[in-house]
Amino acid sequence: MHTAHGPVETPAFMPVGTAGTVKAVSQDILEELGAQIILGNTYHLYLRPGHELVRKLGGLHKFMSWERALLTDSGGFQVFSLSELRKVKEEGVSFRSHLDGTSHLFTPERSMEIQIALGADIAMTFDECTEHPAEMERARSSMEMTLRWAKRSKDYFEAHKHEVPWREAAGENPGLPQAPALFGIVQGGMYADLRRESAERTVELDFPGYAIGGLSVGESRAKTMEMIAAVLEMLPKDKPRYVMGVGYPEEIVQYAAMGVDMMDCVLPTRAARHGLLFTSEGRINIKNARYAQDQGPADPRCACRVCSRYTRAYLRHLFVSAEPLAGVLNTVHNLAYYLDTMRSVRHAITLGDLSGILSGSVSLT
RNA sequence: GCACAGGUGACCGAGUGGUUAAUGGUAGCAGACUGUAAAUCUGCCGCUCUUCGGAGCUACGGAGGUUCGAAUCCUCCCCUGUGCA
Repeated sequence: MHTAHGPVETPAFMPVGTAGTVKAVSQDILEELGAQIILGNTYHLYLRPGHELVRKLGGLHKFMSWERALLTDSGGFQVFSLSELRKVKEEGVSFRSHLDGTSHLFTPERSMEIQIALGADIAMTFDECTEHPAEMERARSSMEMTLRWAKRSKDYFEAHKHEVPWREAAGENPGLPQAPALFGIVQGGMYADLRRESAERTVELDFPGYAIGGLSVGESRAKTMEMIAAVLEMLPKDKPRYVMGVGYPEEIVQYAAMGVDMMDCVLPTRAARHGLLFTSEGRINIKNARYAQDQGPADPRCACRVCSRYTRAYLRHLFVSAEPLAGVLNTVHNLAYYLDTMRSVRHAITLGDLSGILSGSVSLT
């Protein structure tokens, strides 16, 4: 995938950097880990520091000193996660800020305006992430509204996408995209029929990439898989297919094998700050007493800067002592694990054989 | 030696006659986390059993006592802090 800010090899795992930072890691380390694209969030950056300020300072890339690709989520997920603070109407969603309680109206147009001001390489349509469980009728009407919002998102985006702050810089590289891309989002709750209809009608709107949203919201893994499978075949194979908000390492490998090109998830970063490390030997909770004297690395098969330097005993000590470095080191390792995993998957794909990785017989790192 | 103030579960610290293994914290042990309101949240946390509903012990410095009933009231003793000799 080519963006104005460099290539993104797929299938890709995208670390989540909600508020203009992948929590606990600096940009230079993200580069070292091989992250080629990270997320930013419309809702959060709009509230603080404000998209106009970011635009004024040259856009999010420049503001946060990140020269690689950026994808911004539209705020659609916050419609779901901040459900107590919002009211959904046809026009859009009125939010009460979780920071200071002030009221704000988010519409598809507003979301596009913000994402363009931030300077995303890939923007997302403003959708409604349907809650789970949801009755069929509820899921249908939610899905229908997401479709109407997708159309409105696209209309506004097409008219304004060249206002992106990095436009001039892009002009110097005519081989690269001169404007950001807008991806559509498939919804439909846990109903395969609705999902398929959503996919079909979203594709009719013609986006350069498609996401599958509203998953991993409490349903079983089998159901998640079923929904992805139901939709994937209907999305054009020559365009990126993005499953939003997943998942555990085993899950992202499986989805990639199914044909998913992009995934993002807060799990590696959040879990890291909570002491959960993903390793080739499974998950370990570094705060457990049994690691108090463990002189081995977090993951013996990992070559990241954390595993090659620090012991589990030390990582445990940092975590138990609530030292800020604990969150940093744990996050670096978890991201290394995720990104290495995806690198292995890409390698396996070029070899034409994913069986080893899927069966677990081949090291993910 | 005298005068005050105190001694509560690993620690800090509520409780001043009865809804009681005893409020809260901390520490400890474990669990959860999936387009980030998350360095957050949840459970356990005296001992021994348990058919997981519960049962039995032991507990508020020590020893007695009052009372149907005491961490809570009384007596003596021990210890700690502060002040004065």
